[in-house]
Amino acid sequence: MSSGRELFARLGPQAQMDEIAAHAGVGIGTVYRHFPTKEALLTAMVRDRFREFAEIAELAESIDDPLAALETVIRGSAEAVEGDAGFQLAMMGSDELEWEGIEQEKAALDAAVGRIIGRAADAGVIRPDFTFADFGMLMCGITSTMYFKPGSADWRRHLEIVLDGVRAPERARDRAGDGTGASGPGVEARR
Amino acid sequence: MSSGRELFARLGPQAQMDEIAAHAGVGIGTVYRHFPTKEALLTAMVRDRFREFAEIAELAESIDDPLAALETVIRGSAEAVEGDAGFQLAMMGSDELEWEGIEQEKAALDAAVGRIIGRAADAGVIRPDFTFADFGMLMCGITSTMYFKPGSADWRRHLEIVLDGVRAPERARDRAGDGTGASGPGVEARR
DNA sequence: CAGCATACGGAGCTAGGATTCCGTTTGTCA
DNA sequence: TGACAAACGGAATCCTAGCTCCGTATGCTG
Repeated sequence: MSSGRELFARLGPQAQMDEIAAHAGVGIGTVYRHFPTKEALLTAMVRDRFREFAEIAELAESIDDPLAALETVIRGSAEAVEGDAGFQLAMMGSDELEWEGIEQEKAALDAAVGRIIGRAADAGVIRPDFTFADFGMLMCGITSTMYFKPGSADWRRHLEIVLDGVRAPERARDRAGDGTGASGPGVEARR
Repeated sequence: MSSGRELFARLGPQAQMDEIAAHAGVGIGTVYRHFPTKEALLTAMVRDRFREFAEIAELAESIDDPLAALETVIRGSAEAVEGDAGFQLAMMGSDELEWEGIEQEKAALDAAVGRIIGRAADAGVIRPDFTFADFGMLMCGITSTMYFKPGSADWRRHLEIVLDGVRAPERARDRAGDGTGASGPGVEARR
């Protein structure tokens, strides 16, 4: 199971049941005794990941600076999906794919992220029209870079460019810099 | 063929050969007489689209203002893929998927876009570290919003947020505005 | 109109991958 | 140790979707 996770991370949903079983050192029958169907197996894996995700968001909430908190969820979430192709897909399609029984995990995540965005908006450190839906949309985009352009493009650049578009104009930074956004959560206004 | 395009646009590569044939009002055999394999059929469709794409880019080159030119390719490209799920996928994965015999079309596109980016960079109207690879990356992201969040998110917002991150800081605009970036190619500096 | 060539249609073949089923192994309790 | 139960393994089955093949329809030529 936890061994299957590695395969799932590498190949995504196209990992085959035989491979997963072999990789875990068990027979196919055994896999099916634990999970009635392939989808159930994938769902279980995705649910665990979503839980980690919610934890990241809740942790970020404890950061005082509103902008730093938001940047931390975004960066943290991105880092969390890096290298897990299966979860990347789940993340991108998380809207339509009604993964049975993930509602709870997802709700916790959504709530935490929502609060963080609200705080940043109130503080005026991000573009005032930024919404929760935007968050999902941008995460989807960054994740797509990881998934579709694994070698040829650097998702961290994508992330920093997007963050530049999210911050309120006066806060924009990371311009003309190293481009990888190595800057920490410092928040002194630019200019 | 052109009828199959409609199905391909709606369903992407998962459109089935029988459906495509039926939709075109012919037998499967006939489809296979025109295209030796499913992949060949998809490739032919994608190639046509790529050609349109290159035209968009070449047209954008004729715009004098360097920033407006860049924005036009990006917006134009995005609009061109809207509603074509098949091409959206091709666009996102265009790096690894070595679609046989698209090299030429793709090269023309790449060249035009490269020139536009170079011009914008020289003029100092975009973040100085912006590269051609970034373009592909960001387009991939915007396209992923169309593909994965068809109803729930507005890719035009994604586009505008990203553009805000691409422009040089002094040029940033579209903040606190309507958010849909209805602004035309006007380029007067903000503040 | 007969004969030949070209294009068509779609039943059937085949391969890949999820799922099932049953004989075997391992573990537990008296 | 013997009997029963629980967990296992993996060959066999089923299903789906791409592709092949051959009998038929259409059209052209003399």
